[in-house]
Amino acid sequence: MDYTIKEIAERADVSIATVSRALNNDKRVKASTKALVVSIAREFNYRPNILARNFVRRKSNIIGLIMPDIVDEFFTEVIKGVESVAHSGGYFTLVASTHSREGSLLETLAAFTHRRMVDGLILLTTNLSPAIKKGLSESGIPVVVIGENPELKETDVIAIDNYQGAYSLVSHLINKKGYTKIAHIAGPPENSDAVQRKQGYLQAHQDHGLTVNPHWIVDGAFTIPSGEAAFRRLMSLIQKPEAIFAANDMMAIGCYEGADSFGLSIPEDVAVAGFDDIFVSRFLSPRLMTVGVPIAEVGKTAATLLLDRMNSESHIASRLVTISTGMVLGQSS
Amino acid sequence: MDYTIKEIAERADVSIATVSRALNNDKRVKASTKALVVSIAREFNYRPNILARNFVRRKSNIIGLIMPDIVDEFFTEVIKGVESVAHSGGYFTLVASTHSREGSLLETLAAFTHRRMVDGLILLTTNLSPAIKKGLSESGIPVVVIGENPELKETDVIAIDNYQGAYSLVSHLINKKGYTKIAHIAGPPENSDAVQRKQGYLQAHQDHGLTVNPHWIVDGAFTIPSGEAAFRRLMSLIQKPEAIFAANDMMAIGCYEGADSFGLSIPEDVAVAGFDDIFVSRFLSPRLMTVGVPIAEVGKTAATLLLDRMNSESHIASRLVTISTGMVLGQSS
DNA sequence: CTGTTAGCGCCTTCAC
DNA sequence: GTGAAGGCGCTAACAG
Repeated sequence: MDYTIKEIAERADVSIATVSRALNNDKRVKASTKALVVSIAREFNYRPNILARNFVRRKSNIIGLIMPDIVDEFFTEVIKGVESVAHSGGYFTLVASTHSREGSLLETLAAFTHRRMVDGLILLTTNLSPAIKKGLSESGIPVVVIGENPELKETDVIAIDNYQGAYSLVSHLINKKGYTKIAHIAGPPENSDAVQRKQGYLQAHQDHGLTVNPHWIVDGAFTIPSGEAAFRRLMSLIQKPEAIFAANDMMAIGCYEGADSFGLSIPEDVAVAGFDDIFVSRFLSPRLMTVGVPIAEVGKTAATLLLDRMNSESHIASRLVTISTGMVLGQSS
Repeated sequence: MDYTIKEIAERADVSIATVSRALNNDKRVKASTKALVVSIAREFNYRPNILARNFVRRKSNIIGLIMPDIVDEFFTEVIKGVESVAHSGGYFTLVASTHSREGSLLETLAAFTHRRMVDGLILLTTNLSPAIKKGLSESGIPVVVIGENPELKETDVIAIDNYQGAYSLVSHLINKKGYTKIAHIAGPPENSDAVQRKQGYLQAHQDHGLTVNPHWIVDGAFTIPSGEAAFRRLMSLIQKPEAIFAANDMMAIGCYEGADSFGLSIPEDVAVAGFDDIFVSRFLSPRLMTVGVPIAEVGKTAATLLLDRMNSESHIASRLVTISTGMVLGQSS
């Protein structure tokens, strides 16, 4: 049997308002009546009807986490980070994948934000359309974006320092390893992470007085097969690169597979480096040189900023937190 | 501005009841009035207040997914599978980790099930206490358990065929590879997956007329370090095993690390096999021999059964779906 | 400090 | 087919 506030009130011989107040720690109730109400509630194993409470309070105690897809480690780690912070803040986490469909994102966004089905939102994306930005700014609920900066008011952004990571890695390849012919397998052009990594690659060359052969830049899709295809393209060029910097580890793995089928050895025949430092990287042989991203921290930071924003009375201006990356040495370069 | 059903009613010059009916596809409304209401709702960009609807309908359109932790691939894949099925069924997925705490599980369970904060529940666990079973059976909401069989009425179970997988793998090691001294690094004794895998290992020996040296069975914790520690133990025995069957791939990786530090090579000095076929397994060198588990299918199946149960008018008896496993050959044995 | 009262927005009987 | 009215359980003024 599920008891309601009314039954507790009858039993305690007080009004339902008093019960509500006692159970919500309203300071105005006398200590003794509060104790009475609480003890009866416990005796009855009373639990407030969350749905009713959400309705009248116009809030749900739920954080929405929208991501384009749930595929690799990156997403798990983010979910994990968000969930742990949300959980300790008394919130639940509603996870939604848009299955990489723009329309789906808009729908989900609308469903989540309308009438506060969620109290706050974390959006993981690197491809914000104007329609989505509009939806976000009109939603009226606290939002934190991981990835691209939407440049919206009162919206926090967690950015991964892609540029710096790529710049450092490529500089290392040039300075320490002495490579001058470094190819790049870029990510999808519409992905801002990918764009920034490419810029780091280009700038490092420029700062070291090297020119990049345009044929050495090939687009990939952040997947293993696309990495392998890019590898094949690069190694079929008349002027082959000495090293390949893949914009993520998955594509670097594709290079390993390509090298394997070509009978080439890494790094003797061609050096390979990646980005992300996903779990498998350390088990590749040779160990992949890559750029480490503290992913769980990304999720935690996002959730922390969001909770802060949700719990704040006053309006908070947009904040930008850059998560710094670190080079991970390996024998693949 | 957020419109309510009342405003739509005024504008359409009908009652709010008619609006409600029209918007919920009640057959009784005349086609023309329904069309009118729908067009006005669209014009007003009306969206029902989900919180109010949830409250009055006593349901939330949310599926709860409770897992002990969100750590590796296994959990991501399950989330992914569940989310995709839930999404296409019009449900949202609320993910909660209990951070491996029994108390936390009970709390989460209570919060989720009470007054239908979630309409259905998927519980991923291999360690069901009586209190939790009681909570599940009393909850009154549709439940699907992944892992251990709680043997409750009207509760579906998704079981991974651990026993068969382990049995096949160990039989292969004995028959095809000719090993007779096979050690086992078991999982936590309270974990039913672990127990079943161990039974498969033992039974395979018995069926082939081999006796197992008790020292060759060591407990682990399903983690890399515990695998490495177990490896060290095993390889310090006077009578060393020829092969090691680890109850999961993470512990098998621990064996690789141990072998590395001992300067032993796999499989020449000692063969290694695992269970799960996680993503990294194929990148270990030599490629790990293991047992593949179609994890995303586990999540999808769980969600499918749950939706089926939630959408069914009549009561459905408990169902047990066994997800079969398959041996994955590798050069590590 | 506590009780009374009025909703919150929607769904759903019960009449017509 | 449609309308009127009641209520879901809780919170939040407004009185006292």
